[in-house]
Amino acid sequence: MGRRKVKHELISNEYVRKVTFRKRKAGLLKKLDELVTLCGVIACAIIFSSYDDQPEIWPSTSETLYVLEELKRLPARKPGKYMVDQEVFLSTSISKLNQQLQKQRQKNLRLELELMMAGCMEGMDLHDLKYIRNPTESIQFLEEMIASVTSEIEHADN
Amino acid sequence: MGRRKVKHELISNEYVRKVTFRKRKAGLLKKLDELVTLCGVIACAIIFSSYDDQPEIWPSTSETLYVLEELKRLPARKPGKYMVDQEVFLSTSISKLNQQLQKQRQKNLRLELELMMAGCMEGMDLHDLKYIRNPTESIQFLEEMIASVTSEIEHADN
DNA sequence: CACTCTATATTTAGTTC
DNA sequence: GGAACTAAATATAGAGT
Repeated sequence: MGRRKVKHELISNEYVRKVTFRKRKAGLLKKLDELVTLCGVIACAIIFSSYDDQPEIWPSTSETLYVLEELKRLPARKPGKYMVDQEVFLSTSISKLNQQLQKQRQKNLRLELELMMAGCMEGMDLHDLKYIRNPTESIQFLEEMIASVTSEIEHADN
Repeated sequence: MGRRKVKHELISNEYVRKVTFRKRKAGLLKKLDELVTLCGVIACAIIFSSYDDQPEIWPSTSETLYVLEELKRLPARKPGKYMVDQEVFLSTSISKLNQQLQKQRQKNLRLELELMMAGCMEGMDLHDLKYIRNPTESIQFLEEMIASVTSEIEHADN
């Protein structure tokens, strides 16, 4: 038999669901690769499932870092609005802020870890904790940040 | 004429590229939606392009939060390995950790914001900062976290 | 441009090995 | 349980409006 229509709902049969997941995940990542190549955009996807023992992260870390380096290389800096002296000062302040941020991230990381461990001890499923809890919060965080920055910028412009 | 094959390379014609981007982005997000629904997994995608004035983040914040709530509702808790007393204690400890984590995140957010503002003052392009700097770092951060957790878990098992 | 409209390329559900 | 097969469903390139 050929292909049948499929309802937009959770596939009840566990094996079928697993097979479908593998097929469609591959298809999706291929499409993402095409989008990025054909249109020259930057994109990533993260898929957390109990079928893979690692979350699927696309593109790979190394590719992601490479892209980041490429972007840094063309910084599109505007002719500075401030004096050189002030620029130098701000550079220093930026580097200090960066260091602080790194420390904060470390703290954050440790806390997330602790929290996860505590959850495990309570009898929660480690697999689920590891692969399900983080992604949504991460996106949420990203969105919060973008919203924050946007509103700050709007405020600063007026 | 019907559909033609397309080379796996950047589309040279700018207009064609833009149209292709819009079509394929929509297709990709639909596929992602299907994958998530049919297979009951958690996934997200972020697409940064010069065609959209906002990065495309899927799913939306509200949907993401909804999904998170759904997951909390079916915690798939295993028959506890520990006594009830201990469980209660751990619950409290978890809630405290959660509170700490929230505070850390706030601090982190403020720092990221400050850093970005400083970058802007130095004459860097705001648009680039806002839409390009964060995603990769966010992914990197996520990967670091996963790596950390994984190694901690491996260590704990032995 | 931004839509809609097909003809064809591509994906994939169900089946078979 | 996974890999290959195949027919149907779907996505979409290019044309038309």
